[in-house]
Amino acid sequence: MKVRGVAEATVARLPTYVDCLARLAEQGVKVVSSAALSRAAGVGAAQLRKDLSYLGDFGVRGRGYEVEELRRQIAACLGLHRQWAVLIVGYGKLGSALANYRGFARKNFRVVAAVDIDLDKVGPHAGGLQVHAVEELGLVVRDEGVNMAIIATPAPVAQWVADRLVEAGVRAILNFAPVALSVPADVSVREVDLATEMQILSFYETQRATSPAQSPSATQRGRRRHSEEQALA
Amino acid sequence: MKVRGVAEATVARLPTYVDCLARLAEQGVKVVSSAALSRAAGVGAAQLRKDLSYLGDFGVRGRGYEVEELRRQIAACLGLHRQWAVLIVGYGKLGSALANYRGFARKNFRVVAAVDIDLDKVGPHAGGLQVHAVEELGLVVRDEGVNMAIIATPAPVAQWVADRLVEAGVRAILNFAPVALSVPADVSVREVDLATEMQILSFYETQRATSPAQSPSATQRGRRRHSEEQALA
DNA sequence: TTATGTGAATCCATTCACAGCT
DNA sequence: AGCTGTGAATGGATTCACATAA
Repeated sequence: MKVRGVAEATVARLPTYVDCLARLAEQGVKVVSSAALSRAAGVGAAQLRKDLSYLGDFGVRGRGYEVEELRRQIAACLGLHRQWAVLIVGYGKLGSALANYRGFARKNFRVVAAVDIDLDKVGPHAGGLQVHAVEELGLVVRDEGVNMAIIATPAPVAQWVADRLVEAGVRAILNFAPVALSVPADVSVREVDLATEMQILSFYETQRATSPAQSPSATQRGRRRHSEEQALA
Repeated sequence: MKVRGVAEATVARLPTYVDCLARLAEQGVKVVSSAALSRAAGVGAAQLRKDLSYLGDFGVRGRGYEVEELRRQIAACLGLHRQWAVLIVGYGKLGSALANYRGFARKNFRVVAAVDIDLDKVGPHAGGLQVHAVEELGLVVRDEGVNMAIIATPAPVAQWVADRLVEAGVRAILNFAPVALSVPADVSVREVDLATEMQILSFYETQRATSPAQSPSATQRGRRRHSEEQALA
């Protein structure tokens, strides 16, 4: 499934659609309208239709979308058909928690190894995960066919780690260290900064306290909340 | 620091500015221009100036911004002067990792307690953190003065937890469970969905593989990457 | 001269509203 | 009759470019 010019905001919603469709399929629903699906996903119906229109013409007018078919199509766009081999860099509190996170496995993301600078952590760990010395990063990437990495190191070494990953050929990085990584244009990075999220919450809560007017309040990672969203299977 | 009509996208950048300013202050820099600061923060100079203009007039024309003064001002807007008492709901792998995350403490976010449904986990834990039974959620919120919560439970119970938190008076929630929570309009929620982030990466990597054209690629939580961003202290 | 603050222009995203297909 | 797919309209956010102030 190759597509062109899909809006960034659209891409960010596709995983939600896949989830909703999977849930519907489990419930035995065969066909769904944009109205119903959009309600489950918490977006507007027009938005859903426009999002899907970027990927192709999947619906049948007057009827709706084939649930299982649509799910497969979007999943294919997202590359969920293939297996992803994930390397965790930094096996501290956060790194080890992520290594064992059930949510990944359910989605064809397999954590195949971890690396850490601390030699005490090197060796086999609970869940059968092998932790390697950071020097072996390149080897591990090659041997395990790693094509995605999670950086869970302290901030000061994150850029160095990113450079090693890029050298080793990894082109998709999820970064938990609180620094903006700089990487070549053909590498994708997503930053997840927990302290930043807290500060955003703190901002709105502070503003609310100061001026009791109705603030934007519904702060859903940038998109505003819809009233229809109340309904959810 | 009360302000009106600050764009959501602007708010999301303020924490980065504070960080950069703190780093500059440590290096003994007294005054900084929008050009230099924006480079460190990885945004355009005009964007930085416009962002700051929503909060007030902090700069001096022909000169720049007073580093420490500006940091204090933005921090005040974000509500970082006061202490935040954070409750962690769900003391599993992720919850316990977050409880001990150093990045929070550095920013006036203090994890004061956790709750879990599993009675085996109830009691004092490493780092002096008390884990309570989930039934005591309301009491803990009151006794500890909790004003922010992190949901790190499985998806099916997240909405139930959110309802309890709202009942108890918590109006700022960071949600790691992969479901869109629905809450009253005066409560702020930020969703952090790890599997979604991975799927977004997977999308761009898949598209790149399929069509070797130059894709959007630089996928920094929605904002596109700037070439000037290469520089970073 | 230097660098801010900001209207105007541009770009991206969402919503509306309806033509077109089943 | 019903619901998709999509141009057109609206709304937000970013970038430009310059008047303004030190």
